[in-house]
Amino acid sequence: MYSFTEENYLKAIYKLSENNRQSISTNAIADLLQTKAASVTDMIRKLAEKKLLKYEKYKGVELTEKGKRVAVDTVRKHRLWEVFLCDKLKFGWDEVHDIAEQLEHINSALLIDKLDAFLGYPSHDPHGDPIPTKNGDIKKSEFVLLNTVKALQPVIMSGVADHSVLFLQHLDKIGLRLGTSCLIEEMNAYDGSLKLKLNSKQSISISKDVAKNILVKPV
Amino acid sequence: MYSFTEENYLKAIYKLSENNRQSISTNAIADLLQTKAASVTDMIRKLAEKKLLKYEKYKGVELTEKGKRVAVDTVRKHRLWEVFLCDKLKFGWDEVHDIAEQLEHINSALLIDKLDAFLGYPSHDPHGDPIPTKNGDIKKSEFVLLNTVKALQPVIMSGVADHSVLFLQHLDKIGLRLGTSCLIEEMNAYDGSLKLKLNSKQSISISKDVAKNILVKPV
DNA sequence: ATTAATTTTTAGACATGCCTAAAAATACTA
DNA sequence: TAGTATTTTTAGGCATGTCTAAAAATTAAT
Ligand SMILES: [Mn+2]
Ligand SMILES: [Mn+2]
Ligand SMILES: [Mn+2]
Ligand SMILES: [Mn+2]
Repeated sequence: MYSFTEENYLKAIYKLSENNRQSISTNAIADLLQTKAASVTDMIRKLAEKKLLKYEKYKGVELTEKGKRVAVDTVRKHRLWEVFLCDKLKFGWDEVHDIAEQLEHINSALLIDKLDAFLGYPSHDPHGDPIPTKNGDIKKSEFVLLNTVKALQPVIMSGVADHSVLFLQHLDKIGLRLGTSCLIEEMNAYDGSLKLKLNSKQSISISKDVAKNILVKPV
Repeated sequence: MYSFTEENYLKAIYKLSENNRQSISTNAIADLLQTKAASVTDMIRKLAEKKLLKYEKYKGVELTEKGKRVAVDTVRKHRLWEVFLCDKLKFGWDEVHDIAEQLEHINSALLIDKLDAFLGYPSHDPHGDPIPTKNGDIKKSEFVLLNTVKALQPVIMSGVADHSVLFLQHLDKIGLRLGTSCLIEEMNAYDGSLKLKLNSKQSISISKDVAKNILVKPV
């Protein structure tokens, strides 16, 4: 139906729209897709012609409902495949993104339905990101950043804000994973580092840079 | 590494080489890939440049070891994905080929290793075709066509020579599937149709056209 | 309000992969 | 063996998606 390239552009614009609620600039898209502004302008015009986004010269773009649906469907496929790779094939959460970038473009609605069922209709991917439903509904994350939580408030680690391989491997190293229960014992006023008490009674110290990229759910 | 198109050409040439042991003609490739001879000539020259096949003008092509390896790896991926779709996602054997045509181009050696392990290192795909090993070894089918088997010789249905959706659905309809034990009770000398006695004691009649597309293993 | 800096678009080109039509080579046939 | 039919290659072109360099529009700064 749509080419890999078209899906990737729509997904990128969707991702950028989640933060900025204004229209998205050519350069922002070029940055995210690691391509040139001229290429983005070319593609934008094609997508506008197909009514996948609204485009006014020099004014940036905005997805139409149609374009948003294609983007959300692609996100759904990406995240379901990530669950498959982690849960079934035993990949680490730091290894799955690049493979899912390929798998998300496989075109078969029936395949995704059956994969969804096989995985037990998961609500979140291995990084804690919500999986859109078959109908294209996606609830926005109900999680909060660990560095904004009050001391002694018990929380469950539920997602990450930084999806980089380095960050995920760092969390593996210090023993933090989704589902870990913990609370902040102490916050260092000088550098913002936190002393975390894990469910296992063990305490660890994490830097502010780590804390502000961890999403938790208060319990 | 190699484009979808390149992999598809190499796979097609490999498939044609299995029957004809001579070099493969431009037209044969065009027929199989549903494209034009001129397009085949174009692609052939590129593949020859990359040392994936040996090409002499007007003399047809032959895969090099390198090209054969790419083809066999693609076949391996295709068949493993077909096993996944049937065994895990509960697709019918008539539904999996087109999806596997897409999945076979996903590029990750680790993914295929892990998929292979997840599936229990299957030796054959849902149509009875052998799955090449990680090293690129593939044993040629040890099965024989049902219409060449002597009467009363017990056999197990083990593969199909016709992979079309229509044929596979016909087998579903008459209750024949891989693993079915049977023997030929009677062969009709006039039209070559067979009376098959199934393990369930039930007897069915199948036409010669069906019989000559069923692969069996004598027991 | 001009000028300067930045962003965005256009112009022109290139790579991949496909096509049709025509030319060249090979294979078949009388 | 000449002549015809078939196969294969070449020539030229088109669509997609990319790029660099230059022009145009917008934004920021004096
Ligand atoms: Mn991802
Ligand atoms: Mn993810
Ligand atoms: Mn197949
Ligand atoms: Mn098969």
